[in-house]
Amino acid sequence: MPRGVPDSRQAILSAAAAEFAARGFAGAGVDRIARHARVNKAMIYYHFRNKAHLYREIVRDMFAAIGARTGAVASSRLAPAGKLDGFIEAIVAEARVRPHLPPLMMREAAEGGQRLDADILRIILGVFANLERILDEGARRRVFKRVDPILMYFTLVGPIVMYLAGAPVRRRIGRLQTPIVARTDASTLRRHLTAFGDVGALGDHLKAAARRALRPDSAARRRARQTPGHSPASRRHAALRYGDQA
Amino acid sequence: MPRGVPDSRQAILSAAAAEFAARGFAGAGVDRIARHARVNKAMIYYHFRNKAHLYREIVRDMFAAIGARTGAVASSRLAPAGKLDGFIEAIVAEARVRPHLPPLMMREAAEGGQRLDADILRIILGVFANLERILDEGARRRVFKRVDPILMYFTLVGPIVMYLAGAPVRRRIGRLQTPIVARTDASTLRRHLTAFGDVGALGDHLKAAARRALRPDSAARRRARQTPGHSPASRRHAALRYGDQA
DNA sequence: GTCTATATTTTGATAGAC
DNA sequence: GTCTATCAAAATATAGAC
Repeated sequence: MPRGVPDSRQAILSAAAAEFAARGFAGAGVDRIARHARVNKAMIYYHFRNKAHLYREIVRDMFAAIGARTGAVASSRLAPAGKLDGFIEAIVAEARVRPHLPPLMMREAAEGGQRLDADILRIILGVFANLERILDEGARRRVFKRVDPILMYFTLVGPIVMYLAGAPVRRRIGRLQTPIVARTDASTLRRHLTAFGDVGALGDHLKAAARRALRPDSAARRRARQTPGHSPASRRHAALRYGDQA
Repeated sequence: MPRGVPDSRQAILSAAAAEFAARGFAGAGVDRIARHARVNKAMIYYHFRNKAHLYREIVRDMFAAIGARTGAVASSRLAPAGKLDGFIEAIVAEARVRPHLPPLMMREAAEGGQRLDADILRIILGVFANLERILDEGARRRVFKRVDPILMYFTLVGPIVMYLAGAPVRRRIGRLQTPIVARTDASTLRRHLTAFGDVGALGDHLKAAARRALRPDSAARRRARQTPGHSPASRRHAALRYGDQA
């Protein structure tokens, strides 16, 4: 197939991602997907067994891309703090490249993973594991506090996807003809309400928050200075210690 | 109508909330709602004009409840840090009382607010404003750093709803028959993966993270000690200052 | 690989009796 | 307020020609 000219299969995938993101699995129409992809409806059933298979392929691609990016970060040679920034950037970057990622991800979470197969679940597990590697390395080196990696995952990813997916709602609210609630600085709220999907500010905000959340408490920092745990050789000593939270 | 025996209208609302949360607006079936509410389908059209009106009523109730709780916190006499904790507790508590809140909220955000009327949008705006009041008071008293209130809203609410709504997916992943990715402490990840919806830990984690995120930088703290801004009388002096971030 | 035509089911909604 | 019966539209999926 010629370069640059997307084949029908790819066209279907793009159109379907938009449709699933906008209307959810049940709400998505195969007819509409075909129309937007400028492809005959029968082609969808030719390339994919049915609507559920098409959906799975899209969700798999999405998480595979996130897994690849975050995996590269986790395996990089950056310091833990840099890897953490990288993890956040990976999610943000992926959401920029695929505008349908945030709504799709939220919808899929709400769906409870009903339509995901073991393959996709393993890919998602890999994303968790990538963050866990980063957090664990930081904790072993005593530069991060120990935290629940799953909780941390949602603390990072939740704001990103909700903030980006929520842009249309915020836009509607910003257009409201309402004297904003008294007592509050109306212009301030309105200003932030209309800063739609400023991914840069979002990323910076989250990176700063994550660094602070993971900073060891002063007592632990003192301990770390006494027992030098920064050298790779001594890492395994700390590997089994867990539950050091404030 | 007799106490304790829910009338048909309430039964419909309950069943519909579950149905919309589980399948989304398009996926929800009026027939299924009627069946689960043990009510004749025609009753739905008697009490509510149509599916969209029923949906709106549910979403309105949900945000109204959040608005009421967070409003009470914002108007309380707690110190800013206590109000911030209270805001987080309000969202968590509301999600506990209404198990369908997290998926419903995520689905609605993904929907882009298409089906919301000005009334509901104003209610949501009120929730934003409640947080803004708390943050602004803290900033005026120099106990909080200035941050974008909308960004902060999603930083708090995003993790809560995504973590809670994501419980079923995590459960599926936890049941996977897979030698978890090598190099990682498998048992650690699995343990956290199977701690489903531990709202207590979630709340504590977020409260700690929020406090750290909002802690003024040391330079600002020094300034605050020099110019006593804690007394109510001097609050208005700081009211207009904005943009004090690190 | 692409298209037309069509089978089959499901679904939102209403009319009208009680 | 409650229920039965039913309509009309939409949606998934397939058969089969080219």
